[in-house]
Amino acid sequence: MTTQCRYCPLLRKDAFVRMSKEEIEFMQKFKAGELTVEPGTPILMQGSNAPQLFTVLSGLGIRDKMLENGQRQVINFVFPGDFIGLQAGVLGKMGHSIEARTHMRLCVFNRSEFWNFFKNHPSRAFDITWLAAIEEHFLGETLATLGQRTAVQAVAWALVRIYQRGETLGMVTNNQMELPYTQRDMADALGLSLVHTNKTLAKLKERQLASWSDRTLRISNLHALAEVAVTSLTEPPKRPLM
Amino acid sequence: MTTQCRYCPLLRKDAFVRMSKEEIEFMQKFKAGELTVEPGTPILMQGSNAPQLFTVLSGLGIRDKMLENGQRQVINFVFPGDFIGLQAGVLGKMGHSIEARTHMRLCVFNRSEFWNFFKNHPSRAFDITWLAAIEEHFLGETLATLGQRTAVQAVAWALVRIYQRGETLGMVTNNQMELPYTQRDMADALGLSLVHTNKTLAKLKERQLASWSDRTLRISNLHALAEVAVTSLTEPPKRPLM
DNA sequence: CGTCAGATTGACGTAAGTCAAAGTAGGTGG
DNA sequence: CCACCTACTTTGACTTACGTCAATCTGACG
Repeated sequence: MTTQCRYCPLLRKDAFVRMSKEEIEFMQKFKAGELTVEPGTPILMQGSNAPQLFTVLSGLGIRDKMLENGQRQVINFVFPGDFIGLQAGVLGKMGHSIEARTHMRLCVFNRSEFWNFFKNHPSRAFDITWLAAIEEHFLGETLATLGQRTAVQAVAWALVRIYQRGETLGMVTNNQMELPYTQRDMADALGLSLVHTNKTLAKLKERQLASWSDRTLRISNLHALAEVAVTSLTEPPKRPLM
Repeated sequence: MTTQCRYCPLLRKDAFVRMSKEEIEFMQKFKAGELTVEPGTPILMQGSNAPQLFTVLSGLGIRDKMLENGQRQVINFVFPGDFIGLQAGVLGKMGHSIEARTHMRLCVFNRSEFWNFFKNHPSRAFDITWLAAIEEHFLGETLATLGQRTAVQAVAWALVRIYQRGETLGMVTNNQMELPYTQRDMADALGLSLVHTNKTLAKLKERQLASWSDRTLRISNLHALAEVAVTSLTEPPKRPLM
């Protein structure tokens, strides 16, 4: 029923650090099962103390946070290979929610066994910290985007990062990839209004930099787009896979 | 010369989880020394691969990031007990810089021994992850601030968080604490212009919510300020101390 | 065919940015 | 001890990027 870790489709993706046979077997011991969810399903809820941690096997989701006045901030977009639930796993409480945007398959780990990672396999523990550091790094960049980039720069930046992420996961064919989010999601991610986000996307399309419609993102000149985004195009570093 | 860990002044602060004797002794083994710096000194540089990690023993600093066009984003303010350099320690590269704003004393750990944390003391490894998760949580809140809060709300939010942090560290006396940052720092932290930040602070003072001048922050009605900030006043959870 | 979620467009409003000048205070050298 | 920096804060006048409102359009779906 459940895929054996050694056959995990993610193992072969560029995005990830290779895993040793021994590591794969170790992970297998912790795999409690698989979870399959449909678009729109909440996976983890802000404020909850989830008993489980997940690695996204396939599909896309979104991580967001509600303010007390109902405003919504999208923290980031969740892609295959993302390890989710760490906050609840460590702090006992999620600071945000995670919801599926497409059909998703998740690898399930029990939090009760989380401690064993640290106890029995220090290098895997290190990898968890590694993931946390990557996340922190990315959030820092996002902060700089919301704080310092103009709308055009911000949208360009987001598209570049998403596209790069897609590339390392083999989701890009012919300069295009599926991107099943709404403009509202993007607006809430960048702290822009829906209308302005729409107009900004139109501008990028007009300038022949990127087009995003019908759930598909098309980027012909990544370099030029990155220029607009005030970013340099460095290859995203490989990340550990849990 | 160098303080023994068991006499570390931070051990007794409310902010932190109590450490066992055994843990303290373990940390002592890794303490490579102390670093003392004057205001304005850069401690870690964006893009660098620092050979050391630090725990802030005393003093305040700032964590910021430069865009390629020279814009500056302040990621957060660094307080005693903060563990800095994790990004370089794990990713081999800092995504931001850290600079002293007052005289600071730092506890120094060598990165070469970092791995031993994980290997020899899993619960300390877990604590590092814990810290990373707290950081991630906080950055998520900051994102929501930049993306969703108005200027008044954002400034109020920042002051509340700073004040709370100060409280757990015993830096608050008589509803006031020293806050040696500039309005430019605050502006860059919140993605606002210097002028607008200034005017926003004036508004909060006028409304009798908070005043910040002569390097000192005075808050008479924290509750009301939190109201304005659209946050609830929950006690910040205790954090591990490295 | 009606409904609904999402995308698009135009007119208009405003929070926040920019510019520019002046005020304040600590620090330094003559 | 004064004159002069320099860094920071404060204020007012003006500009603009982005938000809000409201209508229309599109396509999927039952």
